[in-house]
Amino acid sequence: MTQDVKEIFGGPGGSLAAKVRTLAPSMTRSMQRVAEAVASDPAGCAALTVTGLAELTGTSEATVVRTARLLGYPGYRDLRLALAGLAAQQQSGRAPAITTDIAVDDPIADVVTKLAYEEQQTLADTAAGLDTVQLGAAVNALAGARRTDVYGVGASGLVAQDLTQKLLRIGLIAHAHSDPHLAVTNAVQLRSGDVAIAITHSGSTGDVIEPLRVAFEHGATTVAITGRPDSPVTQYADHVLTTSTSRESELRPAAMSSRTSQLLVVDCLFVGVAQRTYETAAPALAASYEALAHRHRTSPR
Amino acid sequence: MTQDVKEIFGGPGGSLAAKVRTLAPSMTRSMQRVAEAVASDPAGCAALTVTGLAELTGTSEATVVRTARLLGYPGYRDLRLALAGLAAQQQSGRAPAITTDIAVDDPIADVVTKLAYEEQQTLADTAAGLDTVQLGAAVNALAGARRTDVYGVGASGLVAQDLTQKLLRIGLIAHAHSDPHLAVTNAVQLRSGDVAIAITHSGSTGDVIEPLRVAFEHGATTVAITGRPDSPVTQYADHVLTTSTSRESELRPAAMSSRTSQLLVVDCLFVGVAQRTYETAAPALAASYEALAHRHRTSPR
DNA sequence: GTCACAAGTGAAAGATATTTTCGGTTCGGT
DNA sequence: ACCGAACCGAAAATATCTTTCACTTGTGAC
Repeated sequence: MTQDVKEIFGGPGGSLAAKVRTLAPSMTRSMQRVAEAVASDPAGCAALTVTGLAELTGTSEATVVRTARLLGYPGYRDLRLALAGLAAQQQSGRAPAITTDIAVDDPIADVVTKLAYEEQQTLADTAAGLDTVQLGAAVNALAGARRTDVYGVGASGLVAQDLTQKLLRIGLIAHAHSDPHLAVTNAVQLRSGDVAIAITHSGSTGDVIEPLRVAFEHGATTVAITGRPDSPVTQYADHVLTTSTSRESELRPAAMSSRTSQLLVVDCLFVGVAQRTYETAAPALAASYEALAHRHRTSPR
Repeated sequence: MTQDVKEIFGGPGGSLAAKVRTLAPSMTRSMQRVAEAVASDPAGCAALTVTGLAELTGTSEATVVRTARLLGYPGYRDLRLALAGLAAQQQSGRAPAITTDIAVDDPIADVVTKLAYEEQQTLADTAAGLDTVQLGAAVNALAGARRTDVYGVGASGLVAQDLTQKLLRIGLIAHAHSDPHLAVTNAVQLRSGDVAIAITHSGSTGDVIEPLRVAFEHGATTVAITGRPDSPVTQYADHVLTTSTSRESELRPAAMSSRTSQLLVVDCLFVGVAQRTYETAAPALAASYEALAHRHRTSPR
């Protein structure tokens, strides 16, 4: 049957070319041709059947099989498998090393790779820089809040809405405000035991700072999610959650990475709160899922 | 005959596990068993024949072949070769994966780590599974569109808004609709040269499918961003962009990773369009940045 | 509930690929 | 030139993969 996998991949002599050179002298002419084809283009040969390789090298199937045997495999099938592995290794050997910014003339495939890479980087940075003590405090405040107001405008406004949607799903009372006037109007209603959260990358967006200040002065617990821990918004924040500020390029505005970062923080808040209020959160989540089921057409499978 | 090697190794879809996760929902039970065996132990499966794998998974040869086809290979033989390659790659460099789900009693620091890791995973999967041809086509349509409508409800609605905001920033005309009635009303206005984009993870959200259908029938170029490439929404989509479907746990609803995935796709669309319309996009971006400057308070002291 | 129909599944037939067999060919030595 | 042994490839034999088809299971309609 088939040789043990360990033998094929783990073996000591990773280099097939070396084996070919060692054994070449003891090979017949036809076999050498096959061996050389295999050594010079593993990937290409891996795509061929015995017959194909035999034709390519101008030999016969039998010779191909004999060569495979000589190289230490039970048959051509296994040699082919090993070849596929070798080809893959060679492929992956070329380190990706994505350093360059996205350029105007980058092909679309590169854009995808680079964007994904940069967002991954942003996530790692954010996770590394997040103060878990502050996060824990914010979670506690949220879990016990009578109501929660979230402020954010522009791109941060969407993050505010995302947080709100999530909190609503686990049975908490939350509102997102992107209208600064309404936000202030509502902030006046807040008092001790309530929570206000401001989301702003720059930390100096007046429209968001103002309602947070009002909430702060009315005794609410205030949280700031910002990329600038030294910015004005932190003056009125009991807890500051720092998002990462990654370099931006012309084609990749800061808003993109700040959003990724903010969303991770928001997700952490959500999961933290869900943990603390598990008794009510779990059934609430299940219920909201159920409620949405009938909005979906039945799918083909 | 045998699939081109380039396809197997070099192709865009590097990660098999990602493909399995993306396609798992559209698989039948038996096929899922096969897919999982393959994803969890590529090396082991590479050593098995169709019959062997069928026995291992308690299914039949036919099912194994069907699964291989679904994963994008012409047959089992080619899947097996790819598997061998994958196994070899794993042999060489392996990163320690964080496997456990988030538990109710996880400390907050673990939550941060795990969430960041899972979102990174989601990004990698999405990038690996994105069809750059479809993406390029969608970008071209957007870049030349008279106007663009984007449909999304719930969590996807926020993504729709995000895309809209971005497109507006580079001078395109775009609208996001979360109200299904208004969406349909507006879709009627679309015609050839316009673009309609539907964002839905399940691909079966009627409120989003309906406006896309109308847009489609009125001759607009339609794009679907969905996690289910076989879902109803794709019927009316000229271009389908697939987001990744990662496993979800009780504390981490699917909405979380689908949002991450959708946002990456949206970012790719945006950057792609910005590239194509660079002449107008660059100054527009700069202008919108300028316009916002005065909304920011000067930093303290 | 139960009926009809579609989707899913595996046993087995059919098609391909691999391995083995075996007879012809080449080549060095005499 | 002749002999023998190693070499080689065509074709048979076997193993593996793919397709077909009938049976089962699940699902929606009535």
